[in-house]
Amino acid sequence: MEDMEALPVRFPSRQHNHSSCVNKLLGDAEEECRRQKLRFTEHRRKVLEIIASSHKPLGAYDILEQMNFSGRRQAPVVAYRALDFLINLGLVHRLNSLNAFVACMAVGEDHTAQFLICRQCKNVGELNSNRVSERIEKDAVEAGFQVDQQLVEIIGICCECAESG
Amino acid sequence: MEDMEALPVRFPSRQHNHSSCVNKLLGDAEEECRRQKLRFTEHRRKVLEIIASSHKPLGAYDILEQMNFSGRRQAPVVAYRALDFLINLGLVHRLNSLNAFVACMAVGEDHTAQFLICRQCKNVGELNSNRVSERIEKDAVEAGFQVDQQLVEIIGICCECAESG
DNA sequence: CTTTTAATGTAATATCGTAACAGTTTAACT
DNA sequence: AGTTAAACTGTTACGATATTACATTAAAAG
Repeated sequence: MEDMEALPVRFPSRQHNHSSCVNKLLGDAEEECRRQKLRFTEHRRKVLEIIASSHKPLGAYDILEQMNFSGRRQAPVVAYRALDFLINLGLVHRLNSLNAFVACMAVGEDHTAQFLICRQCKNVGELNSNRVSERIEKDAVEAGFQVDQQLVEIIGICCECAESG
Repeated sequence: MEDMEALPVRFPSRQHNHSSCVNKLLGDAEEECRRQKLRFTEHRRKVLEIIASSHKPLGAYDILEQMNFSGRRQAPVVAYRALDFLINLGLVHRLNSLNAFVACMAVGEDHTAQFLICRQCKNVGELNSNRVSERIEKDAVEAGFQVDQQLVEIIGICCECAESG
């Protein structure tokens, strides 16, 4: 018998309101840092804000370009350090097939995400299918492998692009 | 009801014979090129041989280093061109999380592979689970996404490493 | 208020990958 | 065979991505 519960999928719709989700994410980040007694510094806040403001994946150097507060160009390592921090906190995901980064769309939900990468509009959705992650876990274990981390990136065409020809 | 057929998994065992699988792969490559009327040139043969001789993933520049037949150092593009060719033919896979390349262990079997990457011994196995790929396909479609390509990389500990502590 | 831990600034460099274009080889077709 | 078109190679240069190392400063813990 098939599991029929709705699949949690987050794909940014065209008319969706960025600023509210940016604020939500910044709030979540602050709260999470307070809880874990971690420091949510200016760099970290800024990087998260930049990433969250784009639903398209951003490269580290794209992010860097947007970090010129004081007109000063930051060194790459500044972006990478903030990214590492945010990734460890689960606020940002890295897309290995693109060498790029996206904000998490399901903060605090304890998920193993699968990413839906539209090769036309370049938007990235987050599929949060426990059926997929459990299937992978089971089959890997059956093959004698102990799983620490799953990277699943699905490349194709999102439904909005499919509709608009 | 669960599908109970054996999972096709290929993980290089410690006492396994490299040279035979290298030869097998080179033979498969030749045959496939003949069939598709493609040219199996020296570079391509050499790159495939280098990759197949290692069950650990190799970076493009590692491969390049081993291509100094004539003492001459080749330009990076030489390796990348051969790699592109071999990947398109399905003889080599790219591991996005490592920026590295491995030989395919299931040539001609028309598979969507999932990779099992041992973070201790660095060996890479190829899990060929249709259950996984079908689960991904179904859930993506259910989420309104049309799948072209799946990238699944599973990071953890292989059974030989788990046994030896 | 001092110790020690975490974060930053800065420079340099490592690693990975591609563009562009001229020259050569191979295959295909008279 | 000779001609043409397509594929492959050689070479240079460069672009893109990511890390190391180390001195300095700021924050938290005692």
